[in-house]
Amino acid sequence: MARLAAYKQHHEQSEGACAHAIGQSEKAERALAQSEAICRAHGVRLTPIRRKVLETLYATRRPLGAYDLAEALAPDGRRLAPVTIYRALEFLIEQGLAHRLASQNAYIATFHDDHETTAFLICEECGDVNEINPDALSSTLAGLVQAEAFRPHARFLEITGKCSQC
Amino acid sequence: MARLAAYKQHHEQSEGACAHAIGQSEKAERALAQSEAICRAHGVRLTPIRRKVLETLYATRRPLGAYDLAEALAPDGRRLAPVTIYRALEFLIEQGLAHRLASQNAYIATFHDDHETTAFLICEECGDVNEINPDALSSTLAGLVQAEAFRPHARFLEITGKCSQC
DNA sequence: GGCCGAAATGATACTTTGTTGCAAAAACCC
DNA sequence: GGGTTTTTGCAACAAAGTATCATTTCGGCC
Repeated sequence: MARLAAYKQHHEQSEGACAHAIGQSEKAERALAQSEAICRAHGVRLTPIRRKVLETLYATRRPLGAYDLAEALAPDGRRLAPVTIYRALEFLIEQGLAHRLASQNAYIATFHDDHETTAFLICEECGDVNEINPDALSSTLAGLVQAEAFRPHARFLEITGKCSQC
Repeated sequence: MARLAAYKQHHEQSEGACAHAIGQSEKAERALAQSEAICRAHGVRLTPIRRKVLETLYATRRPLGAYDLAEALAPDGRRLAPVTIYRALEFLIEQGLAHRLASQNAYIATFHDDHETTAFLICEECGDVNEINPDALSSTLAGLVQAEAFRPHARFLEITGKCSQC
């Protein structure tokens, strides 16, 4: 897909001199440590494969397709089978550590600010994704969902548009 | 996919005695007439294929995959090529007559209440989709989007959960 | 009516994304 | 250490979506 190619291109361009990458890597490390804690608390195992997938997602800070992940995890030798990636992703999503961006057919690690509702602002130009947890959105959703007698399960909203940079 | 099989099964079950189908068909016809008006206004053509796809979506009142549509449009003879369906869907989406439910890899006709923000409440059990246009959501989104300096393009929210029936 | 360019459809092959089923290996429990 | 559960490997497959080019249809124009 052109989308993924664009992601990579952008990623390579910004690799050397990405201003906000500084400070983001610490953030990713904190989130990773927190992820481990969550797994311990849930009594589940963050195995090497799962951890590596999660690390890659945090390091990229950008939605990655399952096949992109497979490639990223095998820079040298042979790559993991798709099903292995999908199983790792399934696990991460179950534990709330990652999320599938359906509109992009891609996956992204979540920063677990423990709010009820999370929205992803997806820039259509640069592909950047911003995770926000506005309380206003939580209450609005809660209200309208009550009005419709609907019990929401996944409270993730994907909003595509143009980010402040573009 | 199991999802599509489930859709069909549910559809067949409720075909005979679907309570809310009465009244819904008129609604669909109104929406169809309105769609024609929109196309005329836009100076674009609602060709037979496009119209049939739209009709099927309205009649089903449920997200349909592109391949489901291909099958539905060829009960007798040979079915349309995938690309034909996708082109029709692309057209309908461009004109705002249909929407792609990314989380379902499926497509659904929209009832054009001309609000800014549309949310789809997707029941994970029965597959029913309810389209709502709450003003509260519009303003909430507008606010937070302003706070993030983000210009949203597509204002469609997909919320999965459990509907009042299930 | 007949012609021409643009829009729409057909046909074919292909890519990307995700799944199924079963076997091997590793981790956990006692 | 033995048995069970969980995780990973492997191979084939299914589903969703796209690219390319040829053919037909539509709309305007003379």
